[in-house]
Amino acid sequence: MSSLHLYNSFSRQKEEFKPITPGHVGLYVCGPTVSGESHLGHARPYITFDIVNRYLQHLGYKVRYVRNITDAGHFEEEGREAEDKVAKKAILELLEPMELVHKYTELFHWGMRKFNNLSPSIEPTATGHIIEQINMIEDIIAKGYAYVVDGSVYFDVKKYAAGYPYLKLSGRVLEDLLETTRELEGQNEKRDKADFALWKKAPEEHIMRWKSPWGEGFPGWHIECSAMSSKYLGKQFDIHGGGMDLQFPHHESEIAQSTIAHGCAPVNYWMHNNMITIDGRKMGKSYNNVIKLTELFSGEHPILEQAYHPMVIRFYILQTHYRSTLDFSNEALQASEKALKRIWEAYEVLKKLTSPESETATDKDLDKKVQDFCNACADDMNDDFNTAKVLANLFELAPIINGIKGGQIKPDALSATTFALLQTTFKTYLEDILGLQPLQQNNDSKLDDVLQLVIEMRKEARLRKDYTASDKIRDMLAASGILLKDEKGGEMSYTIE
RNA sequence: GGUAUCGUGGCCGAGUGGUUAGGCUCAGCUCUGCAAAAGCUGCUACAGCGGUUCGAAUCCGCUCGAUACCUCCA
Repeated sequence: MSSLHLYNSFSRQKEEFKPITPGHVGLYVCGPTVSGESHLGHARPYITFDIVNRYLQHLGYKVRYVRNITDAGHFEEEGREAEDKVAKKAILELLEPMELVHKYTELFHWGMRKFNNLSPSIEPTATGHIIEQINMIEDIIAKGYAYVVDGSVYFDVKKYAAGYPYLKLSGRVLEDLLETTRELEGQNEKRDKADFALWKKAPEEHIMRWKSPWGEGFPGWHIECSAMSSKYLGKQFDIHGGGMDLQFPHHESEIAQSTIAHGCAPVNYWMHNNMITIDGRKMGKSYNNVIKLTELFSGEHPILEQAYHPMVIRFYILQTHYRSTLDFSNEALQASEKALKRIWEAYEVLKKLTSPESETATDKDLDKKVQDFCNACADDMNDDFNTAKVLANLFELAPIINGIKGGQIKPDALSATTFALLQTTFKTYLEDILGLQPLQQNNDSKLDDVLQLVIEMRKEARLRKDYTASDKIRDMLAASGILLKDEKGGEMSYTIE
C-alpha cells in the first residue's frame, strides 16, 4: 500500500507527507472574507480542504483544522481612499459592521453545511485576534524587519529578501515587482514599493479601528493568518491551504512575517487549489461573473438553466483534480447530476444485496477486478488526493453491482470477502471521504407508508393486467415528482425528485 | 511587459514513456405489458512542428493559442 503524497506548491513537486508530530496534523486554510455572500468560486477551496481534512482523519491522524473568518476591514491595504469594505458597505446598508459580518458568516456556514463540509476544529476571527497581531508586529519591528511611518507599519521586503528565499513560493522575481509602474497612495511613505503593510493608520472615516502602539488603525492584510495559525498550530505546522490566487502576495507575505517573528519557515506543505472559471474566465468579483451559492441552489440567475443541488456541485468539483481549473457550464453540472444519481443508486443497491456465502469466487477474473478497483482508491487518494480517479473506480464497480442485482452476474461470482470489501469501499470513499450524500433523503416514514400502499394497489392492478390503472398511478405520481420503477419479479421501488 | 500554468475524442474531464480512464451525450441490442432504470455493444482523442527513444498524448525545444498572478479576489 502506498503512503500519502501531496503536491507542495513551495517545492513544486509531490512529496511524501510526514507530520511534524506523529499522529497529528496541523491544517490551516484561508477562510472567507465575510463582507459579502459566498459564491461558487468559494466552494472549491472549502470542499477541497474538507476532503484533505476527511482523508487525513481516515488515515488515523488527529487533525486540528483551523480556518479563519476575515471580518476585519483591512482589505484595501493600499486602497485609494483607504476605505474599509465592511465599513463602506455598512453605511450603504445602514448596518453595524459586526451585524453585516455576522449575517455573512451565518450565510457562509449555511453554505458549508449544505455542502456537507465538516466544521473546522477552530474558526478564529481576525477581530478577535487584534492583540496577537499587534504583538507579532512589535516583534517584527524589534527584530529590525519593519518600520513605522506616520502611524503605519511596513515590512522591509528588501532586507528580508537579502537573507531569506522571498518569492520562492510564487516564483516571482523581486526586481520585476519593483518595476511596477502603478502609482498608489501611501506608496511614497514606504521605503520600497515591494514592502507591504503590517498595520495601517485608520483615516477619519474608517469605522473599524483599534488602538495600537502606533496610533489608531487596523491590521494589514496578511498578518491575521500568521498570528492565528501560529497561535493555534504553533510556529511550524504541517499544511497550509488556500486558493492559487492567494499565493502572491498573501502567502508569500505570511512566510516572510512568520519567518522573522518565529525564526523559522511556518509551513511544511503549501497546497493551492485552482480556480473555477466561467466561459474560460476566472469567476471573481473583479470580472463581475460570480454566481452566488444562494443563486446556485435556487436556480435564480440568468445563466442558470436550473437549480443545482449542493451535492451536485460537490460531485462536480470532486470530478476534477483540485489543481486543475474547472470550467462552469450548465451542461457539465447536469452531467454531474445524472452521474451522482447513478452512482448513488448503485450504492443503495449494494447496501441491499445479500452477501455471497462462499469464500470461493466462481468468477476469479471479476473477483480480482473488483479487488483491484477497491484497492486502487487508497492509492489514488494517496496520490495528491485524486478524487476524480476514485470516482472513476467507483463507476467501474457500478455495473458489477447492478449486474448482480439484475441477474447478469451470478450472486456467487464474488467471494464473501471481496463482496464485503466492495461494500466497505463504497461506504468509506463515497460517504466518509468524499462526503457525498443522496440528492433526496426521505425521512418521512408516513409518506413511505402511503407510498407502500399505493405500490401495493399498483401491484394488484398489474396482476389483473389492468394496465390503464397501473399506468395512471405511475403517471400521476410522476407528475408529483415521485418516480416508480418496476423491478424484476414484480417488485417496485420509488425515488423522489 | 514580467512570472507561472495549461491546450485530451460531441461536451466535461483523469492519466502513466509501451496496456480500456471515467462521467454525460448519441446509436444499436437485451430485459420489460409499456415506460423508466439496469446490462451489453459501438463512437479511439491527446494544439502544430521538430527532437530524444525500439516506442511519446506522456521527456526536450520551438511556434500558436488560452488562462492566472503581478491590484481586493477562493
